[in-house]
Amino acid sequence: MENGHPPGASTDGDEGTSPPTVLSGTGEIGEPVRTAQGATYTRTMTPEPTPRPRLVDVAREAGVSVATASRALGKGSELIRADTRDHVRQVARRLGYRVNPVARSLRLSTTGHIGMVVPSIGNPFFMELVAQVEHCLAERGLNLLLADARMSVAHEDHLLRSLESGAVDGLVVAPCHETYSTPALERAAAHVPTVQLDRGVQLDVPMVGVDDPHGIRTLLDHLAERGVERIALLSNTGSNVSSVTRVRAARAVAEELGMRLDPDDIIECSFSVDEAGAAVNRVLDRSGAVPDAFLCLNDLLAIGAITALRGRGIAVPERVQVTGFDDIQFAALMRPTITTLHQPLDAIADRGVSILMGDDDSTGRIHIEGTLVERESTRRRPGAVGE
Amino acid sequence: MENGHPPGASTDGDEGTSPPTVLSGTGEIGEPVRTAQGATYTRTMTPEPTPRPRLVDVAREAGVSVATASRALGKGSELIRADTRDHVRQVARRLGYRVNPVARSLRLSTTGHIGMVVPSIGNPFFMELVAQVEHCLAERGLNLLLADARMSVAHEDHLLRSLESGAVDGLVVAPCHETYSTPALERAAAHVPTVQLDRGVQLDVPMVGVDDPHGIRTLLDHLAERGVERIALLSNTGSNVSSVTRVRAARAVAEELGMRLDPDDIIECSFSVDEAGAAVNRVLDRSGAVPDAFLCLNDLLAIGAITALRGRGIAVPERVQVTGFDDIQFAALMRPTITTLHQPLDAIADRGVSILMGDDDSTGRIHIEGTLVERESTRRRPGAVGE
DNA sequence: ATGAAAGCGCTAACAA
DNA sequence: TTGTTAGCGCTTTCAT
Repeated sequence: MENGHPPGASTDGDEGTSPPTVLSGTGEIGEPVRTAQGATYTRTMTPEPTPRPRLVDVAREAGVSVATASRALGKGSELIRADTRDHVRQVARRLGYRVNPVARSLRLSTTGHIGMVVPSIGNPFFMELVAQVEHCLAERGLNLLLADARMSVAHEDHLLRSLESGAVDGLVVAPCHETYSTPALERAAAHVPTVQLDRGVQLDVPMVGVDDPHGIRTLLDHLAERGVERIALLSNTGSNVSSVTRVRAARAVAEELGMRLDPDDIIECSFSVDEAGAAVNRVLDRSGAVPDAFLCLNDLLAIGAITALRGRGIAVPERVQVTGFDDIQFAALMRPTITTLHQPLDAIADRGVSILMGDDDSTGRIHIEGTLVERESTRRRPGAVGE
Repeated sequence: MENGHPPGASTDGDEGTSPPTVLSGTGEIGEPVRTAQGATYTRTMTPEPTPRPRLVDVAREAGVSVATASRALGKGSELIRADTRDHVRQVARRLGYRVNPVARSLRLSTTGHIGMVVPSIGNPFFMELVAQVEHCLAERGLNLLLADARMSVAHEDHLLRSLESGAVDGLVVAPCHETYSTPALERAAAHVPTVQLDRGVQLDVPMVGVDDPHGIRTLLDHLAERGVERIALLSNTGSNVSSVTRVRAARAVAEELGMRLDPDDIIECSFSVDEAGAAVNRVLDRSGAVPDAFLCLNDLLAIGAITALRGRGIAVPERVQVTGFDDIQFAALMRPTITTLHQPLDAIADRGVSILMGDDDSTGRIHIEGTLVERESTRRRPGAVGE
């Protein structure tokens, strides 16, 4: 990938000594000529035939020292005369000067980049989380360095390793795995400020996520109001803390509400919609009695469940009700639209970033309550046939 | 695993000569002690109580020069004795040395970061495009710096300006607007290698996208086979080249196939699903005669159309057929599933990145053919009630 | 208020 | 094969 062109071939490479060299040195004989940066990509685009002006160029052109130039352009402009500052800025603009962020980073040991690692970018939920984080960062003038762990703890480890060594000022991570992600996360957090989002491993690294028990309770209350007496639970494999917490909460709350939830009716399947469908079919094939509702631990699962149910001619919500969790975009687009627990991703992202940047010195695990979004998958339609 | 522990406590850090200052200088009196970097974020996490070892520390510890150390750890390991190299690497590992990417970037004037700017991260289509690009970059060991233009040309300009000045080695852009995005893109491309993805402004900047006319033709052929004689076209506002191209192609092909496409039946609406529904209703309210099919220029529009149609009791596909474009994840999850033109985003991303990195010296506009994905929204079901 | 100079940590050209 | 050294471009003491 490096380059691919003979050295001195291009227009700007006039080597050596005397005359031109627009923005180079003082003009002294033998002074080395700067090469345009970005030369690496010459084949593609040949950008910047003229080397970019550096601070020293601005300084010389403005007749001041680099120190003064720096002060004029930076923000520490308290100890500089106003007219000097304006003059320098003028010159800088005329020359098209732009500070080199890498040099700046090296000097300041701060990059302005925040790394984010998610289990799977392809998952709509994480996509939405990424979008929220990007917004929070943008508001603070920070950049998002996004990486996809592709559901692999090994790859996640690799990514964290590469990010933790100075490329970013902070790290936002939704760990792949409840336990296996721990070592990598611990190492990363030892190198750079880190916050966990959505889910967290058991580690002394701050984590911000939805309040799972509250969410489950909210959903089950809703279902209870709808007359549900027996439920099945659709969970996902790839054990992450959230699932476990939600399952536990569901068990407890169901019992409390006097709802039946048989151990056999708690089923795990992978994130995929198809698998969810298969899992539903298994439940239905097994027990002659169909549960009144499927409590799905995320919206994708709910979509799979609904599809499978309808595929077998079981009406949703008339015969069986279904709830999701997360409130991804598509939950409102499916037919029937899906009743689900809305995760306040904006608040979660904002809180996480605040902690990361030290604006919020909360510590430990923070759980933000979601809100019920009541939609068709649990609403009896006016003239429904239903039970 | 690495550190996170008080200085001299661990097993490996036993310094050479005298007592303290684990990784500092040679031990000379008065030599300044390095401060841990990342001090800025102390409030949050206090990472790295021990300053990270630098190359010079490894060199000293290994008893070689920094040059040798650099050669041992870098890839230019041809001119170094194998055992020297191994020794240095050993020492580096023991010290927990990691190269400082920022210093490296400054020296090499290469960051290993590629910037990507999309009109809206929230849009599922762009999310999927981002995912593909991330994969391509990861394969090449590059990082993705992702930014959301939020449908604003001004913000896009701002983002590009910040990225183009040295933060990235290359830029992948899906421009917000067919014409208004031009100046910013031109400026950016003058600074750093740039490629346009999915859509492109009229500029001499490479662009890779789907073959729109081919896609439209494919869809209309399919519809024609299904007996469609009259269509309506649902386009999106926010004029980008793709839409215009697709509309033009639709007109031409419809005529060629003898399909009726009234000017009044070409409607624009914003990306939102709801608006698409409203637009459909407008068409239906106006003309007594309902078109045989709605050709939607993207899947989100198709979702809106289907929802609106069903809301009015018009059966899809029995009474009216609907096609989408893009094949976003959800096109396969809706009921009915949506017949659409699959965009080969993997190929598009790969080609774009290849061009960016100079592995592919194609230039100008590249159009990759999509493929028809036939699903329920145009498929007559076995025992359908019929037209 | 301004300037001179010391690095931030690394790589590569040049010497040895 | 290895070491010495000159920067990459910037910010920031420390003098003036």
